[in-house]
Amino acid sequence: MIVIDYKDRRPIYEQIVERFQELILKGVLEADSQLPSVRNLAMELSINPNTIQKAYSELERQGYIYSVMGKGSFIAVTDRLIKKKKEEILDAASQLVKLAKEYGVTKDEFTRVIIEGFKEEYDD
Amino acid sequence: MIVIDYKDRRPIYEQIVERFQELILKGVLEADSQLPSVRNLAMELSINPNTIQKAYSELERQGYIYSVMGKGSFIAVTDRLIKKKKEEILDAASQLVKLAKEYGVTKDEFTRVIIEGFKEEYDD
Amino acid sequence: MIVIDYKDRRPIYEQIVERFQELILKGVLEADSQLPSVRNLAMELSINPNTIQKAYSELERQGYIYSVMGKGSFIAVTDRLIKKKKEEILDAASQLVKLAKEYGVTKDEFTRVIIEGFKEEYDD
Amino acid sequence: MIVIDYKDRRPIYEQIVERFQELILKGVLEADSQLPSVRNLAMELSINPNTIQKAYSELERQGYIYSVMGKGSFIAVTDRLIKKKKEEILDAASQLVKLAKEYGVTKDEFTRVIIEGFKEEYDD
DNA sequence: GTGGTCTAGACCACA
DNA sequence: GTGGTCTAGACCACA
Repeated sequence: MIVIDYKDRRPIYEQIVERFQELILKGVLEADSQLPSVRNLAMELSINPNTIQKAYSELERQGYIYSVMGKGSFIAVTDRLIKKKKEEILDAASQLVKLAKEYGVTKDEFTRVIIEGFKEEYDD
Repeated sequence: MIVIDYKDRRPIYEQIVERFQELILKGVLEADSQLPSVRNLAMELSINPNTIQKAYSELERQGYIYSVMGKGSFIAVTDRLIKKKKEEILDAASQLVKLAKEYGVTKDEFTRVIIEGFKEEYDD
Repeated sequence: MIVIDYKDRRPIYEQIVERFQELILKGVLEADSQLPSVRNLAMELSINPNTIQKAYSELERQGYIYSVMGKGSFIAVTDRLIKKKKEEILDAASQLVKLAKEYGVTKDEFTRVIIEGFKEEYDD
Repeated sequence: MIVIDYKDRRPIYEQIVERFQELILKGVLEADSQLPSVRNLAMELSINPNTIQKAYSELERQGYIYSVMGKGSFIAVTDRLIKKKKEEILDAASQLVKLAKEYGVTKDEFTRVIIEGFKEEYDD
């Protein structure tokens, strides 16, 4: 479920954070279900527990999971997070249009790419 | 022309690279015109010359500038770079659509943002 | 009567202690009435008995309950505890004023909040 | 300037965070002035650099400082933070009033403590 | 030199 | 067992 890419320039803990965000936002991991323990995931990925700990702390800070001392870490409710993610995507789109205009990409060129992208329905 | 934002978390050399890319692609700096010397720009920005050197090396590697031993660094011809930049923007748009679909952003929501973005003609 | 909030970052035993303090101080639990046994409460809350034991020990240490060997745990007389609680609240108020002054909160701003708070008579 | 209290139950990194927050909010440390380096402060306090690093990361996350790779850590602008701190204090006051009412502390008892607190003008 | 990441391993409170 | 904190020490990119 989690794969570390050592060629990736991003730090390991960040890769773990992003992978869990994805699994959580897409509903692969259900609300209140338990994550692997810090130690177990560390063993499984052959990574230091401190690095996992750092990833989990960040996920908790961002509201993706909650940790209970002595019990474990659990998936948080995600409605709010999914909504936030959608807003981020639309913001990114808005920024990209701004950039496109600055470099002379026409509205036609741009919208063609968008429309084609939405046509391909089943690619994931 | 170049402003370093120390609160920006990106490294300084990267900020310089991006700023020059922008100035070159938008035609502010003309082809074959000379860039400030490493030393001068370092002095002007109160920055370590190593940092400027790194930025210039990166710009040369990307084809934005060329160096002439003993003479200095000069702006490269930019037609090819502008075309490449446009392609990058369209690729980014394509990737963003893919992401949008994965998180359930509808075609309507997405295109509305695009269309509105292109309406605001004169904001830069 | 007792509800554990696993998303609360405080330890479970502490949540239980505070909840009983509240129930006792507010007179919901009467003096000399018996508390549920460690085992029963543990079962009811689906919680480790050690955790309940720790909470009861803490409540006994603070004088909220007393244990009779072989019989169980009972609510202590509360007059003294209520008085102590009031003093704690007034001490906290005093500390807060000190802090307010340090950070430039004016007497007016502060007292306005207090007065408004006392106006809302029936909100619990 | 920074003193660690080993009898304090709070973690070391948290003590450091709170102490810096105080020094920054009270204006003892000016905007854009440099903090001691992670290594130096670690040496000075006889503490592991990782612990200082954790404190600085938290301060940066909260907007109290900003870190520049290769240069150091610096105090951020604090206007917004001071305002936020004041709001926190007033919120705490509001919560305390709520508690006071629940336990039968009268408005008179409460306001007397407040007024007396504001009288003592020069106690810090 | 400076911050940032990571490993290895210990100890703690809590459940 | 579980998360959280901390030490000791290494290595990296950046300035």
